[in-house]
Amino acid sequence: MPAAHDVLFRTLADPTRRAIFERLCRDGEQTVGGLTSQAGISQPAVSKHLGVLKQAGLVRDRHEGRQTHYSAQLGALAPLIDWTSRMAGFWQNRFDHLEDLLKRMDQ
Amino acid sequence: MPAAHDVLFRTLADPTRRAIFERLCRDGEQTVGGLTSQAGISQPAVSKHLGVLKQAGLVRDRHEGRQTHYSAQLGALAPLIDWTSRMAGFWQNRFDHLEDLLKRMDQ
DNA sequence: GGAATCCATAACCTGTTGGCTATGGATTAT
DNA sequence: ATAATCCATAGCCAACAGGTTATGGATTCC
Repeated sequence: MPAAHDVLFRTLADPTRRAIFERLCRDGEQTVGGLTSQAGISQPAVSKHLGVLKQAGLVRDRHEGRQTHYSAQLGALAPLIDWTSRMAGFWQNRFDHLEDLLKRMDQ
Repeated sequence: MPAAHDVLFRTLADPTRRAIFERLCRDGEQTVGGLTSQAGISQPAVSKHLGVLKQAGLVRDRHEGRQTHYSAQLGALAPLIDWTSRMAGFWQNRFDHLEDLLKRMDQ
């Protein structure tokens, strides 16, 4: 299984799909029809994107009669934040080691 | 021109490319040959990935004789952090509005 | 000078992906 | 009951992306 941040990066790489997720974050729960009306693509395309987003854990769906309501799951972004922090951490580590080296050279 | 975070997401979506960037973050400056030896793909493929990373501003190159040294530019991740914060902000906003609504209903 | 090394670019191939239309199941409206 | 609406799935296609080999320019080594 791929790492969690891998799935997130791949899922959010597509602009259309990211736009759908952004809309759910901004405006809250939406039906498929509501999302389709502003997405500029066909309803099946929107459904497919929603499927990918759901698979990544970025959205949740709730069935109500014949419509399906989707909402953003913001917590799913955590692995992305972790990854970024980890990269920054590596940076910091290398900086610390450099400082140590300089300090030892200074003696 | 696409937004900065768009380029970052697309660039970091590929696992191989992200692995190269991670290595540069972890181990600091590396030559193309050094990166190739651990990447599991051909040298031209590595060069192409480095080109994409450079275009995205994620790496910097420094020529020295016949070798090219690449290093991570961690600051380039800022738009990604901003985007994440913005999503969290939307979430918070909607929560605040809900609180307002409940407060008004309470009167 | 000639050979070898390092890297970038070009040309090509293949798998993946994001879009479409068509269709059908489930629900609601008439 | 029939028609209409909402959505998901299937099947198809064109574009793109990531890999390869081939090649050549620049530099260093002998």
